[in-house]
Amino acid sequence: MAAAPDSATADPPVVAHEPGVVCAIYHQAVELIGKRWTGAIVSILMRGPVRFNVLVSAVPGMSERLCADRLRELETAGLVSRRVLPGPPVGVEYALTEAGQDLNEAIEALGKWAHRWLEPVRV
Amino acid sequence: MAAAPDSATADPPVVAHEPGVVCAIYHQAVELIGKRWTGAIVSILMRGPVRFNVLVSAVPGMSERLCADRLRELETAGLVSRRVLPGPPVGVEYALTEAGQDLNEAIEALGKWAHRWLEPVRV
DNA sequence: CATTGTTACTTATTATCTGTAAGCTAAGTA
DNA sequence: TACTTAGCTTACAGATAATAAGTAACAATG
Repeated sequence: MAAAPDSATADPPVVAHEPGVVCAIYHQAVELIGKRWTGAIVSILMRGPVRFNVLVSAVPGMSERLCADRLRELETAGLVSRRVLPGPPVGVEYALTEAGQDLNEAIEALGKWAHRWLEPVRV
Repeated sequence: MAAAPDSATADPPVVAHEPGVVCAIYHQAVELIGKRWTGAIVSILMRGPVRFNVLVSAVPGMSERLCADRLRELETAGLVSRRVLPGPPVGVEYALTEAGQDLNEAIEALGKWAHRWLEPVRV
């Protein structure tokens, strides 16, 4: 009674390939998306392109510096694209690439889990 | 054209409740699971209960100290249970609670994403 | 022309967290 | 008593994050 969880889906598990160690590719993903603030940034961008300051104020505790750092990391990883806006007060708009948008399923799954188990939020 | 992604699933998005800020409960979850090593630990426990040292060696870069720290955090959060084994060389076995096992869907979704987009792993 | 305001960052400093290695405890064995 | 195994715990250097201030480009204001 150790191995297979009785999920109704027919898909085989993808994070349990190697016997004794954590799946390397999954681990890579969790270290990228799981890095502080990154999950929040991606979930905000999932609604559509936004500008830097909007992003900063959308994630309460996050500083401008860390937001800039994480956006650059996400850009390097190919999840986020950056576009300079021509308007008078200049501006930079960030958006998810195809790879970034494809994270939606994972984010929604985590969101649903959170609503199931973390509802009594105490902060 | 900013709001709704054209997903075929009938479920409404759960991480886009409030208009200008990140969903608080989702954020709580991503800060918990996303904390360094936590995602890896949970994915290993998803296969079944394991003992401390097995867990440590299943996640290559993780030290005993951080493993103990994360396990205690996960226990406090109600995702992991701890059981002392009676055997001759003593031992402690960690297992996922119901809440922890329910993370399977989210972990699998992230794993699938990783396999789609991160395949050319270079570390 | 100088002042102020906006947007998007940088830089500097301080606090917190992580990595590495060693030590400690408890149970069992010789 | 000494030694072994398993599971932590402590100590300290180095990496990462938090906080606050500063910079550059432009516009509108006085």
